[in-house]
Amino acid sequence: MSRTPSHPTREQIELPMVLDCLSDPIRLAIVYQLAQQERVSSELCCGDFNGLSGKSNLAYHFAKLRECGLMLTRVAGTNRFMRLRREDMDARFPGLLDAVIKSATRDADRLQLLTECETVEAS
Amino acid sequence: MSRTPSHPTREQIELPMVLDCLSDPIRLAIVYQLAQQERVSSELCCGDFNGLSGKSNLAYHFAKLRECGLMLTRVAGTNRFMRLRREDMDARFPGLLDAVIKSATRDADRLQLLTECETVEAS
DNA sequence: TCGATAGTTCAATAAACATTGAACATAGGA
DNA sequence: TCCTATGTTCAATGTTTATTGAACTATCGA
Repeated sequence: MSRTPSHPTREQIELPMVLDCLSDPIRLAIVYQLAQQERVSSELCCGDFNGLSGKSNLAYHFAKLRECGLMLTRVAGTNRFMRLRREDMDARFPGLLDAVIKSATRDADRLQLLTECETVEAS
Repeated sequence: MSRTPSHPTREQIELPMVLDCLSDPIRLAIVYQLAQQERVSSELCCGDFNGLSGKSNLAYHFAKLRECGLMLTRVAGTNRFMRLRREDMDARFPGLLDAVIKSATRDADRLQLLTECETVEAS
């Protein structure tokens, strides 16, 4: 548990893996919340997502998001801070992340995504 | 095998199902080829994809693409003609299909997608 | 040093998925 | 009518996936 986990390089990021990652409701909700934080240029840590599932299940999904190149994990003390790899995504797949997040926002109700306010309340 | 299969209405189309459909290499290749045909406003039938996999496996993937709302099947004689549900996709998820297809085009080599010429040759 | 907190890893389970071949259905042409 | 071409459906297979709880590791603060 010691050190910052490995991430793929930009060129190693594969479209099918990214789409598969985004197709899971829990991972989509994670990405959605990370995208909200992006706008205030701050990060979230694992605990901020406790509302979505249990700790070990979240760790599983975080690993998938890391491995496919969608997000980056930075270790600080006992916390792991996470953010989207926005620049890499936009470079590899221009417009994709924006389209997904915009679509998710429009469908927030049926996807049961937490709004920004609810996220803040939960934390 | 009698009649044209059922498709979801525009409003029934769900983002996670669409992303999951697009995350499979074979289905992505199918969507990619359908997008090429779109430009010359024509359709493709099942046999045009025989290079991708066996018949029964393709039928399985076609069904998934239909059920998630990505494409439409029209029965004509012993053939099934297929096309993307472009307007429905653009209405529900603006920019998403374009971003995916553009990204797939850029990665055509590593995704082993057939080019337009190769598609024509194969048929 | 002790305890609490934050998060990961592992093993087990059930469900979903992709792939195959065989059997089937339908339509069109000889 | 029979044969062929086109595609679907079904059952069987092995693989991957998501989820759970328990055990573990590491860090921080008292």
